[in-house]
Amino acid sequence: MTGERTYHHGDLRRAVLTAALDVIAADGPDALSLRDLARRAGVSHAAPAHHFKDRTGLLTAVAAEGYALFADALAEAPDLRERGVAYVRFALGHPAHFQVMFRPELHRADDPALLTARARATTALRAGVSGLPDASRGGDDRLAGIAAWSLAHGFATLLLSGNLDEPVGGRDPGEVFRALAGLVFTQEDDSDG
Amino acid sequence: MTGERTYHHGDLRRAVLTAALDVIAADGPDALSLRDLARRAGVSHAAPAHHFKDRTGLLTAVAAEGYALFADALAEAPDLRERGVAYVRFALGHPAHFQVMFRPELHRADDPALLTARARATTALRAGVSGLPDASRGGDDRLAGIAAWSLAHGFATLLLSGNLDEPVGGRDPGEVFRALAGLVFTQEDDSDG
DNA sequence: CCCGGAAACTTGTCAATGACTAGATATGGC
DNA sequence: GCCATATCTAGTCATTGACAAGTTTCCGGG
Repeated sequence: MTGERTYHHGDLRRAVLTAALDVIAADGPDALSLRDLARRAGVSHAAPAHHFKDRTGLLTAVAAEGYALFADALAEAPDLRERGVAYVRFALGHPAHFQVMFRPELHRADDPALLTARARATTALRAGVSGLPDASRGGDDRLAGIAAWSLAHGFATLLLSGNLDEPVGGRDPGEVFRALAGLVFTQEDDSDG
Repeated sequence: MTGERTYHHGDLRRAVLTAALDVIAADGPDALSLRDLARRAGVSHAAPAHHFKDRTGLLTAVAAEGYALFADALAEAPDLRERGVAYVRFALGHPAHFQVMFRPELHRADDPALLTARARATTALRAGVSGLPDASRGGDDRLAGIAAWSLAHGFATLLLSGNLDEPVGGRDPGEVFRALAGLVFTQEDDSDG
C-alpha cells in the first residue's frame, strides 16, 4: 500500500487531513498551505480542494473532527474535576485540533458536521456542573460552569502557548490541573479521590 | 493635516500600526496584509517594510505595544482580584493587542522591545499573588498564581472567541469576572469589597 | 461485456501577497 | 549650502488560494 501511485490515491481525504494536523501541530494553522499538503500526499496542487473545497473547508473539517474527539474524551470523565483534567489532556494530546477548534474565524460557521460535533461537545462539557458541592457553587450553576470552563481553558491555552513552561516544569499537566481544581473549588467530598 | 500628501508621510509608523490594530480587531491577525495597510496609509506597497522590516516585525511591534499597555493596566489594580478584572477589561478593550500578544508564533522572539515590555507585564502580573488569603492559597503561591492567571486568561479568551456570548449576556464582563473570582477564591476578607 | 455517468484527480491560469532590490526624494546636522 | 541618511517609490520574483476545463478511473445498470 505504501508507494503505489495510481491515479486514485485511495484515501486522499484522510491523508491530507493527517498531514494538516502535523503541520498545524508543528507550526500552527497559519503555516498551512493546501499546495504543500498536496505535495506531501504526492498529488497535484488542486487535488485537496476536491475534498475540502478550500482552505477554510479543510480547517472546518479539522475543527469538526476535533470536537467529535473532544466530546468522546469528555464523556469518559466521571466527574467535573476529571472533566477538567480530560480537557487539559485533550488540548495537549491533540494540539492541532484544539487550536483550530477555538479559532472560529478559521471555520465555515454553518457547516453541519461542525455544528453537530460542537453541540455534542458542549453537552458533554455542561453535563458535570451540577455535580459540584454546594459550597463551591455559591448557588449559581451557570457561574460555576463559566469558572470551571475558564480555568481549564485558560490553563490549557497558556500551556499550549508556552507561557507556563517553567511553573509547570516537568510535571504531568493533568496532575497539575487536578491540584489547581482542588485549590480553587473547595472540595468537601465530591465523588472519588 | 488630513489629505496633505508629501513625499514623507509624517508618522507612517504610527499610521500603519493603528491601521493594523483596526484590521486585527475586525478580522484577526491572519487578515493582515502589509500591502493593504500601505494602501490605507496612501503610500507605496513597500513603505511599511521600511518601518517594520516585514510582517513578523509589524506583529512584534503590536505585541510589544500591547505588553506595555497591559503592564500599565495591571499596575493600576490595587489587589489580585482587581488585577484579574483589569486583565479581562484589557483583553476586551484592546482585542487586537491581546490576540497578538498570546500568539508567540507571530513574533520575533528575540525582539528587545518585546522582551522588555513582556518582562514588565509579567512582573505586574505576579505581584499580587501574595495578597491572597491563606485559605485560598493552600500554601502554594505558585499554584495559586497559575490558578488566577488561568481563570482570567481563560475567561478573557473564551469571551473574545465568542464562546461565552449567551452565558454572560449583556452584563459587564469585568463584573462577571469579579463574581467568578469571588466564587472561586473563597474570599474571607481581602482588602476592599 | 460494455456503456454512461459520476467521482477523483490533473493541468493551466489569474490575482494577490510577502520579500527583495535599486533608485528617487526629502530632512536635518554641520 | 551641502551631504549623509532616513524615508518612500517602482519594479520584480516566487508562492499561494481559487477557479475552470479537461482526463482518468470507478461503478452500477443493461
